[in-house]
Amino acid sequence: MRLRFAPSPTGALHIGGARTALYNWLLARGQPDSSLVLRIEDTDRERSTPENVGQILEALEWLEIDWDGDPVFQSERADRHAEVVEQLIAGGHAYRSTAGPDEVKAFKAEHGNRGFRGSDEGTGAVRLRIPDEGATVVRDVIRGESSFENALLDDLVIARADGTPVYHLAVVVDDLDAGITHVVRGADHYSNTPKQLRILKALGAPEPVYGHVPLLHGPDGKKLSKRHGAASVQELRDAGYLPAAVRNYLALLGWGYDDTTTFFSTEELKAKFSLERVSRNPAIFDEQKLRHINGRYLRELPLDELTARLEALTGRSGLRDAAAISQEKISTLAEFWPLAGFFFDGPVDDPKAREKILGSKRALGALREARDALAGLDGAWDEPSIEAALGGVLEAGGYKPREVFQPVRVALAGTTVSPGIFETVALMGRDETLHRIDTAVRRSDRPGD
RNA sequence: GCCCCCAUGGUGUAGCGGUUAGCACGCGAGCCUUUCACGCUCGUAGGGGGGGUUCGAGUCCCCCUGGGGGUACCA
Repeated sequence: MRLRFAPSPTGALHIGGARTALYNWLLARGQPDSSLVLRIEDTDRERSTPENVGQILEALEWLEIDWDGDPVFQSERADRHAEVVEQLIAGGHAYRSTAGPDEVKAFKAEHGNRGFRGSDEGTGAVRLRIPDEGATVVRDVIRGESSFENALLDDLVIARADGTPVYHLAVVVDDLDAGITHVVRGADHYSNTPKQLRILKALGAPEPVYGHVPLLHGPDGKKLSKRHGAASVQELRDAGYLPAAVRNYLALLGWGYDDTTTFFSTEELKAKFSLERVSRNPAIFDEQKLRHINGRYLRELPLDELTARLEALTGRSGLRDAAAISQEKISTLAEFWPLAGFFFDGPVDDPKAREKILGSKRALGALREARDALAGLDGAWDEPSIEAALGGVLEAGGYKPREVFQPVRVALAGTTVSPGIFETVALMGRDETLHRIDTAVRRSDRPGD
């Protein structure tokens, strides 16, 4: 099978578009003799800047979705499109007409509910002749069959008066020339399929197998857009999601393999994904579930890779050790810095945490005792020793664990949330730990400082 | 307006005429735990409405309702 996907270059790769790209990719990569073509729908002059095209390609690469050969730009195929239009006119399948929206409206007013039929004026836009009898039936792997009465279809404009081809003509010709056998695309194209089928018939060409993937909606049930938060894969990337997790989640959005499996390796996805099992109803993008899946992937990531990704995202280096003790506490890469940034940038300024945790004499006392116990640790500055030292404070002072650990945490991190306390102390090192505790004690002794 | 599609808990889904309607996210409770998480246990919540067909319907048919898409010399 030969597949294609065709994002429009608006700069941001919409999640819905990413999902259809993924489905095409899984289908193509899951079969030995398949190939995948990337076509860029770049005839919209305003949106298809080189920057936008570049961003779309980057987004696909980030998702690790690859294609075969170079991207095909629709705009580069103008000559071929024009040639086909001429061929259709010569064959009597199309004609030139100056009729515009007003004429079409007038025609419908006069003839009742039926498709527009024009007459050959030898000039103007090119319209495809649609028969009055019969129906055009769309066969779709996902949604089954449905038929559209020809009499209801308008004579379709396939090229503008200036000779430029219209989308429907362009896709059909491009797919035909590329030998595309399976067209998997968004369901927003479903009602347009009969038009494209008419062009195919006029050309005497075989129809591809269609699969229209349901659209994605935001939490309010409306079309997914920027106001729903992350709506593009670029935003997902910046929010710290992992490509493999995004792929896993997207595959599951509108598709299910069985009654229990949630996590699929990419290999499993390639082997198990099938169009027949794609759902017919529109799905709502749920970022919480993506987070959950992402957390699982994050925790299973090799430390080196986690570190590399964190360093790429934050632009910092030397994150490996902090990454190691944070890995099981974060569910997106973006959560790392709020959790562990204090190692590098000093304690966070959180007056509330300071007041709540260090605001009492007892807490300060515990903190001092912890400091002394840690200071007395000569040589052995590792987790077991630290745990033993702090445990001693607990016992000697009759403290509950949190009465000691939380003050230490706030002194080091500035907040009540951090990686494990022993790991944190161990990683911070003796000098820095004692220094931060001293600073915190001094500061809390003189409130308002 | 017209055409087409869709309809299982809040969300994503499984089911394919006979099930205590399964799984996952979320949410709630508990356990674990040095905070937060993770993990574990239990729980919460579901086939839009009305007609058929059938011994039996979430599953098949029809109508309604709701939602979505299309209806451009946009893509």
